[in-house]
Amino acid sequence: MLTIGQLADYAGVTIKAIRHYHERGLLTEPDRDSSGYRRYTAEHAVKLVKIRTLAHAGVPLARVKDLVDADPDTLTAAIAEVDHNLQDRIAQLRRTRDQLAQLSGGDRLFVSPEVADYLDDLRELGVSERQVHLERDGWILMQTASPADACVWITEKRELMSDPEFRALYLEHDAAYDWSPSDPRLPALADRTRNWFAGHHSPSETRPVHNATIARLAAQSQPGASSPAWDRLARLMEGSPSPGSPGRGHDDPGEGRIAASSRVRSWFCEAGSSEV
Amino acid sequence: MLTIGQLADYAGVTIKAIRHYHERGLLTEPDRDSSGYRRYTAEHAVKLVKIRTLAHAGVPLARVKDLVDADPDTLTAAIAEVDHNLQDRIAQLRRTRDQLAQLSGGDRLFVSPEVADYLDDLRELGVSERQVHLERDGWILMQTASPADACVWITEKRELMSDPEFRALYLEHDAAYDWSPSDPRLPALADRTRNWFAGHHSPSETRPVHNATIARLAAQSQPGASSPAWDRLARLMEGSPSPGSPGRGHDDPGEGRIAASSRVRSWFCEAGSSEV
DNA sequence: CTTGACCTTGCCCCTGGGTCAAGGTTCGAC
DNA sequence: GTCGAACCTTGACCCAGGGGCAAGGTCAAG
Repeated sequence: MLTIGQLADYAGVTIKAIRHYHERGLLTEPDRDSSGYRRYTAEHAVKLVKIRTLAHAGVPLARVKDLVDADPDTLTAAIAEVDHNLQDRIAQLRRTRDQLAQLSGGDRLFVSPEVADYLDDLRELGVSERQVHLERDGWILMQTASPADACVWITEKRELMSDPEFRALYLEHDAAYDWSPSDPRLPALADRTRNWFAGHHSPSETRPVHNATIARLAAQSQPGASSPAWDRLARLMEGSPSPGSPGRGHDDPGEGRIAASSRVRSWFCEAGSSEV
Repeated sequence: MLTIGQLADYAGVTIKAIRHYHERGLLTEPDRDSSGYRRYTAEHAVKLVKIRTLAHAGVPLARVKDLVDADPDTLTAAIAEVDHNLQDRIAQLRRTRDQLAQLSGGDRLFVSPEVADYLDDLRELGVSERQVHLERDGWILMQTASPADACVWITEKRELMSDPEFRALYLEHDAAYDWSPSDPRLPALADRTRNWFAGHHSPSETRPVHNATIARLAAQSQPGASSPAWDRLARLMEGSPSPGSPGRGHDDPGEGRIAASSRVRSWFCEAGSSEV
């Protein structure tokens, strides 16, 4: 006859766990000896090992209680199911391991693969870390708020980036962040930007629903995501166009200048807009 | 700006988990909007994914709290360690899977491999399931109470079982369980058994400490592990030897007949003794 | 006879959330 | 303009134990 400590060592569980199983009715309380100690038999040991094995496999104790007394067929079926769960959990842990490895690496854990590739392209292009960070955060917000729209939009933006002219404009906007607000290059940049946008309709702009999404997302600003030079740039683009590049007929009357500037800005910096 | 539900979906955690992280101080509480709803930024999303990855890897939240703000070197070192733990847990789960598979099978989960082999040998020999079960339970008790002694003893018993004469005696004892107590074969069996034991000293019997262990283990009886025929057999072996095989000089004066019978019985059925 | 290891019961707190309850908010549809 | 669904809020209890403490009884060996 075994004491509780011997039984616990045999089954590889703690004394506390055994008493817990008694309370739950999983393991019948054995007879006590003259001093009140529990005295266990081999039957208890066998049952406890079964309980331990199922409990270790993650089966809730309430279910273990039913299973240890169940007929062999029920048990076999249950074991098959539990084994499946176990396999799933192993696969899950492996996935967690992979994610863990990426944790100290790049941004792939936070954005979709497409966006991650795009961010890598930006870095390769020589875009500043600050700007890449701003883009990343913008895409996180977009993906979170509307994954479907974000998916469409990242495709468009990557196509846009294949245009050398747009790339140059993007890089200059990036550089302009640190310029003085009175820098003489700002009006010229604003002009060139407006001209470029005047000549390029993005596919998504033809869909009102998309514009609505953009407008809502543009409102999801982060504080501190701008600079004096960028603010000046925004004001310049809201103002009248330069004499050398007159307004084009395509201007939608329903689209105000502020919205246009916001939209432009969103092309360069996803979450950089501070308007509404 | 994200609501708690959007953030939860993005990170693949529950709303409850996020609030839990707030309570623990892992994730700073964001500002509330006019209605008291929490409104999250991309910074929160990034941090939450980090927290989720570590928490999923089994890192205690108290430690996660330190890690998410730690410097890259500390983080890298910690990740390596966590990854090790993860591998261990995967190995552990695999072991649990193996054990689960054996749960509906044989006895290998409850006794050492040597004993399991021995039990298989018994079955192959044609020993009854009842007897095998009795043996199994006896070995469980022995292994639990004194693994070292059980290891020595199982070796001896397997050697004993290689003797054809002993095997025959063992099988007849097994069969005798169901005999009538007045069966005429019983006295003859008792005689042959006594004669066999008189001619065979087992190595362990020369060691007093071992005898003490055996005596203590023999006391660990299970109720109902006997039968009228076996009880008669025990009495017969306690009585005077048959005329044809007189007592031998080896009889230890300090060892009474009852103890001798108990010892004999223990050779045939580990936990079958009901004395002491 | 003492000492240390082991046993008894009962209690409360910790983890990492899940679940339920009871109520306030927002948003789209009619 | 109002309705319902879906969302948010806090609070409290549950699971499957682990850990610790109290306050004491028991056992075996020196």
